[in-house]
Amino acid sequence: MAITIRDVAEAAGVSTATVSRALRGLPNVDERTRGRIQQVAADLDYVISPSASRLASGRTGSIAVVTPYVARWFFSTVLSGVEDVLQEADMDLLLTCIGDHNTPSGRSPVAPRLRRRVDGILVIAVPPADPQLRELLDLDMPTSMIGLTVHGVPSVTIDDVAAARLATQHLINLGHTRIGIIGGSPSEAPFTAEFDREAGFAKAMSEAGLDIDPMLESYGYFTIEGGETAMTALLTQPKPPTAVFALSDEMAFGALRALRAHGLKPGTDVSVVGVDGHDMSEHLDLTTVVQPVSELGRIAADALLTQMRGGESSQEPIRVPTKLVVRGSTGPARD
Amino acid sequence: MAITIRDVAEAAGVSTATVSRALRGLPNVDERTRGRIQQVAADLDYVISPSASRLASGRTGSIAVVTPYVARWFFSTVLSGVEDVLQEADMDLLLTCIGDHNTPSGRSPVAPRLRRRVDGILVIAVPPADPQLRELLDLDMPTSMIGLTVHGVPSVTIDDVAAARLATQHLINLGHTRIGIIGGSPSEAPFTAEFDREAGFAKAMSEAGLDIDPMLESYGYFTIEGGETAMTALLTQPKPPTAVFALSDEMAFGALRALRAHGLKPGTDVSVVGVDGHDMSEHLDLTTVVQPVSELGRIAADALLTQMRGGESSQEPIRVPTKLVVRGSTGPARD
DNA sequence: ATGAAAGCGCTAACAG
DNA sequence: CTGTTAGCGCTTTCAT
Repeated sequence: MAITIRDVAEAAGVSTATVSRALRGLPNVDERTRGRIQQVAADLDYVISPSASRLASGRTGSIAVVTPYVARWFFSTVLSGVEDVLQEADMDLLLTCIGDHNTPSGRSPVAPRLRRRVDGILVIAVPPADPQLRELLDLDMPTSMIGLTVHGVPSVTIDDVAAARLATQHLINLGHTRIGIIGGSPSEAPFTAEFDREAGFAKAMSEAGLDIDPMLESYGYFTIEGGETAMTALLTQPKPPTAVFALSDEMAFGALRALRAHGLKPGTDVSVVGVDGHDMSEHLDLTTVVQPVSELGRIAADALLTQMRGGESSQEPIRVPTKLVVRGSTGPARD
Repeated sequence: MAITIRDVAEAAGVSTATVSRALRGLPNVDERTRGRIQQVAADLDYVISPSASRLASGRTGSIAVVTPYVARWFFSTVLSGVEDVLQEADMDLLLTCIGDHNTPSGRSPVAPRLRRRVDGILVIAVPPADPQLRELLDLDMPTSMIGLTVHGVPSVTIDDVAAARLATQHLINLGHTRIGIIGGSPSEAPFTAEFDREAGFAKAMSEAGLDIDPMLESYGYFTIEGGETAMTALLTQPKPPTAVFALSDEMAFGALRALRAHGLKPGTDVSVVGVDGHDMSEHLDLTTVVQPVSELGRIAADALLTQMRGGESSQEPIRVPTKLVVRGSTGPARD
């Protein structure tokens, strides 16, 4: 069997209670005793049993990350920021993917799987209307969210409305008036980013006194393929747009490709702007509104840890600034 | 306090042992008794305490995924396959990023963090020479690896030598003779893919009786930027290559961009081929050798579970087939 | 500053 | 088929 706390206690000539205190860095332990215990523990190659510790203390030392996708750029990038912080804090990171609510996966609900298993939950961009979200919140444990705000729950996001407005205004400033939009999906349960970015688009348009032509709205489902299909649909309109706002960079990538397939030059024939600051955007010369994605994860993880330590969690959503980066995919309207 | 197994036992009028058996689906429980217990447990909203169960049983029900990166395409895609299988098997997935051995991160070593904490380990593409790998193997627990083979440890990969050969031969078949390569890094501890793909390249070249010009070897560090820099270096040679084999799609993307920046047309002026089958490769019209990445994760996870259940684990690395997909980035050599 | 002792909630023989 | 009984290895009062 493995070395237990008793082995250490005996070898050090103290009680298990003292070993426990010493090794956890609690006060009220003579520093010489502590030193000796640490030495003995190291010599014996002692490793604490997490299960025992958890059972006795009631804390799991684990945090669940709940996300709709793990392989998509935004999500994996957020995740890397989260992982960074949690590993630093010596917390176990339990990864749980709940899939897309709009495309049911037959997976069992997450919430029950998390009960008694983690001390806190980090939710990445789950659609606010996803029933799973309610269940998670009903677990009533420390929670922090990214790319999603729920009243009373700590969260960190960009201001999606503002970001979309920024992108749209950029097109307007370039003189475009027939501006199309590539949305997420005509879903009942949109992502927050989806909902807000559409709102920002609408806002910018109306502020500029421009009409939104319903014929110039299409859906790209946040994928490259989807963006391509959507742009193609837009281009085959009787009166195609001269500029398009894509709700995400990935959809914008698809849009760029559709343009090329039609022999059109991005930024010259049709302007395209996205949101995200995807790694590839620079390389595809895409104008976009950049958000600090892994930073989002880091901040949310920090907030969660603070909350778990009993610190005051800011009830107001933390808003992280974005920045418009202009590249070749957008240019002045011709005529 | 939360409901415990005793509450259920009392409410059902049986012993805790029976509840335990009934709820875990063990045999030797009257089906009527089991039904009653399940009913009571459900009514009471009973959730087992993992810590207690783990402590008593000695099993953690968790598997660690160890990876150098979480945000990079290959790794997050593998991870999604893994997650899929583990969640299905009702195993907790502990995500641990160990960073790149070549760019030390000051993180504490992983292996100690995993002891007594998981029942098995899944390693994604850690360089074979990374000292952390040894420590993980020394943990001596069920392990399965992806994109990496160690003698005696179950693993799943593509045949990287063959994949690289396939890519290179494609260029050779197109009549190219001055063929450059964009490698990973001049590291002491290359990734398996790195080492093997370089070998496959060399093999194809020598089989065709072609020389490898040392001036046409550059390094892209598996990033887009790196690939761009590397290709730029290649293009500014006195005698630039007419075709380039990039060890990964991401580096190939960078290479394509470098070409455009130099006013060169991929597939016409210079051919570029990659390996991976990255989501974006189709959209960038990149010829590449496709590997089923998330499938790699799925297979490895399955193998690990089998191994943990005492099943015979194939000691031979599982080789997953690849396929050359020809697109516009490669074309015939112009004399 | 340290020790004794009582659990934490469950599983796993062993009986019956 | 079901119950009894020991623990699993640690934390945490409560004493001293």
